Amino acid sequence: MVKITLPDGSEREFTETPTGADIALSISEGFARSCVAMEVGGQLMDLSETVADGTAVRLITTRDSEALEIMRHSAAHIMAQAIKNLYPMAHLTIGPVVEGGFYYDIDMEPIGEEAFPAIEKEINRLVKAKLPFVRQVISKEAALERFKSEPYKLELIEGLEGTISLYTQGDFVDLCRGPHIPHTGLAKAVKLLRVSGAYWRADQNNAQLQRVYGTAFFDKKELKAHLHMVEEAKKRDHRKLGTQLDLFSFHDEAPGMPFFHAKGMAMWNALLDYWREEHRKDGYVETKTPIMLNRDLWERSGHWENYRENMYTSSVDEIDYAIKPMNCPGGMLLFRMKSPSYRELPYRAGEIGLVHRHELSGALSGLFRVRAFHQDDAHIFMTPEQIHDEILGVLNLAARVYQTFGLDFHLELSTRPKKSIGSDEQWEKATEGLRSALDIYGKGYMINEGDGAFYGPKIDIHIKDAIGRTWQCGTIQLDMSLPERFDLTYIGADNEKHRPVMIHRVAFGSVERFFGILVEHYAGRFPLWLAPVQAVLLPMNDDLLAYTVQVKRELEAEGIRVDVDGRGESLKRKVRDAQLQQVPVIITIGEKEREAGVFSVRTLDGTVTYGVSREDFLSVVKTDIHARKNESVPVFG
RNA sequence: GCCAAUGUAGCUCAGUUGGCAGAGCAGCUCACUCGUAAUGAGCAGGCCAGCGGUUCGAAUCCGCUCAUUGGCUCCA
Repeated sequence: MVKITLPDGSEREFTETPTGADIALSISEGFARSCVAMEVGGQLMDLSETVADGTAVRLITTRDSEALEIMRHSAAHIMAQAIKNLYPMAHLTIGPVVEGGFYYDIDMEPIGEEAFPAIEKEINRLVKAKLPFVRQVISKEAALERFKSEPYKLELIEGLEGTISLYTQGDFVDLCRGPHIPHTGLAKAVKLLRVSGAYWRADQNNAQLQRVYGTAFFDKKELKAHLHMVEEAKKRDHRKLGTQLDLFSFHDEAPGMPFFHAKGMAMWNALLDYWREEHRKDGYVETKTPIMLNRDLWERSGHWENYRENMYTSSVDEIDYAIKPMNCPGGMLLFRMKSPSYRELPYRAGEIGLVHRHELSGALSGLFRVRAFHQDDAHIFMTPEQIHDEILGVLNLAARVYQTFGLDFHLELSTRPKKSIGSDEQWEKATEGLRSALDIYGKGYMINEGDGAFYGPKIDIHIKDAIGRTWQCGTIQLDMSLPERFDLTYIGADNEKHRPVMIHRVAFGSVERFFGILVEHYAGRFPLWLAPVQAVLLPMNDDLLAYTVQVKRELEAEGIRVDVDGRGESLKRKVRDAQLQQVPVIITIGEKEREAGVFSVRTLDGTVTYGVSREDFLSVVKTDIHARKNESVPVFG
């Protein structure tokens, strides 16, 4: 009898050594159909491999996160087979999985996208044929013989040690580590995306190859949804909307450093007003530290040694300075002045700090990757006993903030990396503090073993936007290094000095980046409280202009952001322009409205409510704004 | 930083083989004063990213630089 353990702890018995496929079949036929591979001892393997007695096996189905990558790799092979069939002179090089799909670099005549339909047709034929992927392990010598007509494969084989694994589907063989899906039929929805040039081994002295990009899903619906998402993302691109809505811009004079326009700043301030309100509620104070500090400080914090290539430095009066890439060292100086009583802890100090980091030029991208940005930072100093409650407090605060924007989120815990400082006991205690807070919080979390900072474990918060993309924004990092380096202390109940525990945390992360995420999340149609212009007033004719300007002042006195469109254009035209600018409330002022002292209000869904009284209008608008309702269409009348 | 592509009016984009710099929208002026997604006419707007080269002549060809985009790399 051969015994196999499954992840839920259950055991299965077999009369002979089973393959992964046998194990899957022993559960159910339907389950077996959705299996793509298995994990044994942390290693991904083909279902066709046999599993020894007493082994723990995790079967990977199309629902598991690893499945998509495995299948896409198989899809790359299928595409290569299709291209080989259509272009027999093509020589294959490498075909890895990348985010959102895969590519294969092929030495062949240059092709354009017009060649895609034929290739896709051939791919679909191969998929329908449900060709099994057959793994074979041979010696290096045999491999060299086998691939003698494929020069790039020979070069790859030369660089490999030991035995070589091959995968065959139909009459097509490719060198590959694996694993692969059981048969081509599982790659149901394959689509080629684009083709570009690439050099063999990224060296322009080498041959120019065709890099054909594609993506693949387990079913056509998912592929369609993905293509729709990509299309939708393009429309929402914050760089485009930032220009269209006059929110921000970039200039050659300061690459990677955004300029915020008046409208962008209106949103920025609304965002930070909200941030301050939430932090005050949770007992934070706000501080501000200089952006330029001298070399002594950065040497003490360790940044001079470890982070210098990312720092902007300067020398003034023969003293070296650096512009801060992080707010923490300045914050340390403030806390060090105090050495407070344990009764004053936890001490929560927030700082919207402007930091500069010299990111590589090729990494810059709109507001998402910049060189100057604000962190919605806070440093919390506490006794070790307070870790649990403080982490929980931060999680609750962050959840509240994301909820306001209708953003769902998930949590990830990163533990001690190989290269780290501090004792085993410190790490144990710190990690346990985070873990227990996460357990109580109860949302569930992933663990990234060894992915923590060298100075402490951390919790990352990933949000999910309106079209399903995820972004890492919030982070809670425990720091066991800086309190030591800055010799921070507090006075305990025993009247002795003790070392406080410290965390860095952010909710937005980079305010600039979060701003960009919000632009894309809302596609420029912001909720009323956030909208740069909350209401626009449209006078019917020039005689009403003076009255309209007076109304604007009155509404502004109520704290509403209002514009007047006093151009000599038709009403149709002004309505259209206001809609395109996504102004949530469009108020038309004609003779009737002036006489009755009322508004005709149009919202972005196209509905018009006539004769809204001033009181009703203010009540609806102010209620929405103060509640920070996550809704861009207020309801009148 | 590396590889590739791109850079023309405020915005979106044409510009042929090297031969006078173009359109739509926005802007300004005039007329119209309009009831919920584009009123009409006219005018103005440019060191064709920058620097250098080839040429009788360069937006166009070549080189360098800068910026942007995509990919890679990086993320103490």
